[in-house]
Amino acid sequence: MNPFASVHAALVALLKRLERAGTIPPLPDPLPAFTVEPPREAAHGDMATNLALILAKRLGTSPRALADLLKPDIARLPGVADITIAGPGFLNLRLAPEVWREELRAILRAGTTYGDSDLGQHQRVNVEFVSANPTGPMHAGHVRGAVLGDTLCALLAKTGYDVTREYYFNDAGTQVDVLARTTHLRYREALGDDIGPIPEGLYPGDYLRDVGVALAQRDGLRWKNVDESVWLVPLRDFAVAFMMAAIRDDLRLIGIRHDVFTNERDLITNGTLETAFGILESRGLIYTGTLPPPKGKTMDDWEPVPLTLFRSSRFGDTTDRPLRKRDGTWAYIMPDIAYHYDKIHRGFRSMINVLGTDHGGYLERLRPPVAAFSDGQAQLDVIFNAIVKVFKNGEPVKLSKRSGTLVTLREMVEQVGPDAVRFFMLTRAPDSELEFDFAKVVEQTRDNPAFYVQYAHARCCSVFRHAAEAMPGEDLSPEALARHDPSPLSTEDELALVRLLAGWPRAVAAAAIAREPHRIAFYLMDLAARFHSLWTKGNSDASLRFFVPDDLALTRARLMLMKAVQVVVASGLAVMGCQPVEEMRHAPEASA
RNA sequence: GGCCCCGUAGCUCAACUGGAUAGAGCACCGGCCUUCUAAGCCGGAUGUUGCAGGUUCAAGCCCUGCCGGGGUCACCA
Repeated sequence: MNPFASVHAALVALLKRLERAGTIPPLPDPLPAFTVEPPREAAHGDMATNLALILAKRLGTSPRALADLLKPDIARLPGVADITIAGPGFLNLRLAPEVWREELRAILRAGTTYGDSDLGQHQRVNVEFVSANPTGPMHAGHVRGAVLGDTLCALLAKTGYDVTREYYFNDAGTQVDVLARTTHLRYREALGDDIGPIPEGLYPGDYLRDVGVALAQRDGLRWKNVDESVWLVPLRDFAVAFMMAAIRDDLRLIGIRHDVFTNERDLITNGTLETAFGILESRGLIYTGTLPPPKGKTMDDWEPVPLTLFRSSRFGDTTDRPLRKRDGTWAYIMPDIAYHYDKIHRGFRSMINVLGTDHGGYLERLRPPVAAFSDGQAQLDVIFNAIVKVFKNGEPVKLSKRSGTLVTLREMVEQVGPDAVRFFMLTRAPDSELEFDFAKVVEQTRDNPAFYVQYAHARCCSVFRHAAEAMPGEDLSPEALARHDPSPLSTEDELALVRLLAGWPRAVAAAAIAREPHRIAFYLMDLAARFHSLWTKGNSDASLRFFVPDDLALTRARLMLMKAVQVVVASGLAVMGCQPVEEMRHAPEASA
């Protein structure tokens, strides 16, 4: 248990003890959540708790009075070196340096599993992300959601959840028919026909040429001069399979693999859709009725028409929702509803979807059926991510699906590498717009957080390369280092760095609970900054360098710190899906 | 017009889900290599958190109403 968690636990135990002894009135049950966290101001101590502020009113006293009452007992807790009451009733603690130094051993022994927890208690979570339809390659617009979803999964897995990475795609609507028709055109092109410009209503992008070529190679002239009614279905299936394979390949470029792929057509053919509808019907949630026109919006083409409706307003929706169109065929949300029924049926009680902000109404439409299918037991959450604006040479790149111009994931990875792509996608909160500037992402300066963090890791590795040379026979493995004595670490800078490292488990847990993977990136940037600062201090004062030739004990202690930084950075990068680099290479431009 | 998201330093963004004096980077100015990678570091100042109320020990964060920006808006996928 890291110091923050153990102090929290000790405080809870102390409160219970005082309650039993009658020193304080009976505690509320459950105990309200209080924090034990590093204060914003370092001068306030190592950690601060708002315990007294949270509990005072419930115990019929004032925060200051409660703090005064608790202070002597807290001061006697093991490891507590100093305690002060500040502001309205904060309790600021300072721990003995040994407590922090000891945490270095825990880090070295845990390696990149440091920060793991059982927060999730093996609860199964289904995370659906990317879910692009198979009508084109992965492009810049998909990448953010992909990285966000994948990193969230890593975060949840690290905190003890049983995570399923899932991809859902529509392969039954008119979109895939358009795909089939475009494929036929590209197929004829591959066979030598002059197809001219792509007609309106078909997909204009060049990327579908490959599908046509592949089809021509496999089937030759078979579909060339036959009627659409003959080729539509086989070409559709061929194109969907081809595109999905391409999408998987693209995602693999940035290390993403989904555990489960679910598609709309299967849900229809295997009866899931009918089953889901039948359940809603059997619960009296389906009726035929006429909806009022949308509020506030004047629609010229609106006319009252009786439709098959789902009573979603019973579950908090603003209106009931049509599940069939006027011609009796399924409305477009019905497959999505069936899909969520399927997830619940597979046993998931926690589902997270990662979607673009343009899917704003999605959650309100799907929560009602989820509640209906699970009797309110299943939880559906959506993480909305804002758009990515791509810049090349300082100019915004216009992305247009209509004209078929797009920046592909493959192009991004080829130009800047998978790690930089992933890291950059996590440098903003999900609902904040993000600029992806090719020039900036490859820059090797402080300006580039991906570089900056990698550089810190590389510098740690550099120290160990030198240590191996200068200390022949010295065992530099983490296990061996963990057996050394960390007490020579005594400067405030060193201890501050240790405290920051000890905050890693907190950072992981907080990011997982908030479902905000970007916090990991910010933690690493903070850690890197502190590390670089310490490093450079060795420039002006040789006694502060990590490798001190005439002081073996100090060197060993500092190597412990070095290794711990390396481990935590590597651990963070692992969550983000980035490889830690051991040595930095100059960019071609930089050496020119 | 209804619903959702956003509005924080000149710019780009954070702020550990209600905590203390709201923080970083960029840009600007000035310093630091006989040295484990100067690809870096140190110092210098910047705020009515869009506006107005409310809730409480405490509000950038929660509530209400405005202003401004974006998204979305039966039976389309």
